[in-house]
Amino acid sequence: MSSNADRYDAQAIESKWQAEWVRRGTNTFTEAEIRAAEDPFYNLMMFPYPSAEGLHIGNIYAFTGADVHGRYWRLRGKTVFEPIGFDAFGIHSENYALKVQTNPNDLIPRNVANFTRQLKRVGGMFDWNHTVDTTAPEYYKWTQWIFLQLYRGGLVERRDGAVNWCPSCKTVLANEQVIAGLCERCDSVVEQRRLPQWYFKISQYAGRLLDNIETLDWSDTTRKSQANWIGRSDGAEVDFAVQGSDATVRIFTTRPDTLFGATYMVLAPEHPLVDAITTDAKRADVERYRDDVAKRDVVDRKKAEKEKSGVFTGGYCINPVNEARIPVWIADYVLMDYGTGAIMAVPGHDERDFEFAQRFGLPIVRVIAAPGATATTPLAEAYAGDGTLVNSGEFDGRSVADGKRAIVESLAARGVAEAKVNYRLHDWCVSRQRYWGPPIPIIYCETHGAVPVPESDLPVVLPRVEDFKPDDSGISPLARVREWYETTCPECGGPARRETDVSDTFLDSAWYFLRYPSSDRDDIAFDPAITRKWLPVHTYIGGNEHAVLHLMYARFVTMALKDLGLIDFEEPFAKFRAHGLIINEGAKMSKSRGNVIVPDSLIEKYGADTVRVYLMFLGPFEQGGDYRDQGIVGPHGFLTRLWQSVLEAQDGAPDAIVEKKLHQTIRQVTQQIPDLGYNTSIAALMEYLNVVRGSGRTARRAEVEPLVVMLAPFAPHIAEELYQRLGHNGGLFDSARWPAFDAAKAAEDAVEIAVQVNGKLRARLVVGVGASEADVKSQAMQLENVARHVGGKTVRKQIYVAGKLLNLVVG
RNA sequence: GCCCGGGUGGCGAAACAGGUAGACGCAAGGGACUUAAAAUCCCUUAGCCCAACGGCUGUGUGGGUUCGAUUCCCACCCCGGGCACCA
Repeated sequence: MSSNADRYDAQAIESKWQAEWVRRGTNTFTEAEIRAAEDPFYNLMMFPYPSAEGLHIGNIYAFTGADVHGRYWRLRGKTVFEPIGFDAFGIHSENYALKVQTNPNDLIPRNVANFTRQLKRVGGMFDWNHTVDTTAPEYYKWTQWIFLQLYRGGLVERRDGAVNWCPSCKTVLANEQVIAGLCERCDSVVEQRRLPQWYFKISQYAGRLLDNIETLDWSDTTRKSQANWIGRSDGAEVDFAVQGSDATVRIFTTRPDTLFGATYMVLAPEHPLVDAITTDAKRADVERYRDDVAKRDVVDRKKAEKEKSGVFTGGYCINPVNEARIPVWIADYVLMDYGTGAIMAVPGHDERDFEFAQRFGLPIVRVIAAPGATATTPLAEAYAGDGTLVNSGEFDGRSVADGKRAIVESLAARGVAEAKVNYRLHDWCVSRQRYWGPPIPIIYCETHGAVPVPESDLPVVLPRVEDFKPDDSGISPLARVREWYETTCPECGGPARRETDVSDTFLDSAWYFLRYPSSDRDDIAFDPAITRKWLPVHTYIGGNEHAVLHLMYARFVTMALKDLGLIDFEEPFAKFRAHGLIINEGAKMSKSRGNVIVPDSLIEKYGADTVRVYLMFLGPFEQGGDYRDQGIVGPHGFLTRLWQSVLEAQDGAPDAIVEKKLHQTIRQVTQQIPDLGYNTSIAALMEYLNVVRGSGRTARRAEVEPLVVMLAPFAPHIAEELYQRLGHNGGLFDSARWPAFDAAKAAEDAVEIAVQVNGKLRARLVVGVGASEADVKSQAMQLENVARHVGGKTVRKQIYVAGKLLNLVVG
């Protein structure tokens, strides 16, 4: 009978060990320890945006999964650095601040404090000595410094551009933040405006960002998303002479093999040559069409389903392959910001061109014949597949691939074409006409133009502004703070004005992993020796929603810093894994549905350890899981039974069967945890405890102690407590070793053989491990059920898989 | 339309490398303990047929390869996510 004091009291144990870890400095490093660390392992997780609602179950799921990983490697002997911080700048925070009419300077620290409390309560192995808050001047000083480094490297440019403008957020959005024409934050229809903006020239790195993907230990999904986003297409640029003029129109195509099928051309309505090509007779039509398009918003324009529209310019170009005269149209299905803003239209082999040609009665010519088709087989729809060139003069009979090469070669020899690779990746617009971000460190001087703020003047502190509401002037709220933006030119001392835009939040998070280990230093962004020791990050765990943007930007900044000689690696995250999503009773969680799980009350009821184990047990970590209220009692019961078994455990040799199971469990768990196989690891630990407790026997210490250690990554508090009660005073995470696996002890001496007749299971047979095939067969034939199904017929064939199965094929 | 995930008991899920489908957990049913309940412990639990031995069916659908397919191949359906007139 257990006394009251011996009941599993999660709350008491958890607060005891959280305090104890702080007292012992278990989870935190000093700067000296960071520098001296042996076998370092940088375990990174995506830092949260500290919302007013506090941590949600999805955050806890993600952090716990990453924490399990870190704790495991620590027990395996690595020095694990596991930092956490706050991504607290940005539109998200600012919009919320506007909504509740509180200054973000007051709001964010409260949220950060609340998050910190919750994060501590969950029992993460976080190094609170090395945290970052992107809104702290000590941090964004270095964000501004990064901007200046890229500027110095020629990777930053201010230019006028058509930018995506969100009328609701009242700011410019990067292309990546526009989802199907809508603002990713507020779903408003995005408009286009022309404004001067700061750009990072990420597109210069497109090829490298793409090529490096192969070298990364990232999940396929994430790698594919990155590759798709970069969007490489191999093709050619070809010059078409404008009839009756010296001008040429340069087009981009991925199908130079279909040049003979080009029956017209299309320019984007904004294309600079439109005016020159348009004839007087058509000028009015063209003007009208361009006005129409300009009025239409981007959503409309980018909608694929929309019926094609366009207008004939009256002008013609000459197809360089056959001197054919083809009409030039303008249409909004051709976009100015991709390729050259002009295409040759091959309706026979491009779906969009086909649709357009049908609508406007333009000729459709077949130049590719699929097997079974000939040059004269009519086209009922565009044929984009493989085949042989036809109606293509001297190139007839070539394959698509061969034709591409040959035609480009032949045109290149005449100087009217060149092979060309295009990427969809656009330059990164980092300007935001908002308040809540790091001011871009640039000063405008009447004589010197845009001048970077000298590094010694950093940070450019974001002033506290009470009226931080953006308006639709397209100018940042900081432009209303005269005493802030009025300054002097760093070059000449003359009157000057600060840049009043702030930078994109994604810049804050594009380098934070460099800051963590060096956050003791206030004189440098990242210490070279520390950075060499700890980076690249060993494992990075985070959400799939950042598979494209955040990861791409972080890779770009890292690559750029390497090229600037500031670091010596160019990929920041050696291994990245995305966790899945938690849903609730089969439904997505959302405030509007009212089914958001509140972690605080769960932790209060069952303790953090139970919540951690349950979350990790729900399903495969990379796939997410379905949270069900009822389910949590399972893991809670498991911890309670473990508690009991350990407390009543006796000395003495472990039972042989239990010991065998123990080593099998060690093998499985040791293998699976690094691959994030948490649900099956926990199942294995449960199974092992069931064996230990089998038929009501009392556990031996030697049986349960390794279990306690293996459970520690999942349930660190109860594990510490039990480890102490088993007689160790050094602290589990400070002194315990991961249990060693002994193959000899895990080996089975008998195996169960499945006996099949004609592939159907008819019996199971237990034999010694070394049993021979003949032995197994003769024993099997004696089994009544087997004999009956063989039924005296001859065994035509037998398949024997040692230790697994015997299949007798009878005829 | 394209690119990823995924589809297995009442539910969440397991199944290494083509070899005994359903581990582990929840729920449900039965039992023990209890005055009773809670808690705890034990047993049963894919469906159908059978008194039992045992048999048949079964991993989204339809084909195929194989002695043997949740696993490999082909075609398709459904769910979730991402991209989407990118030439």
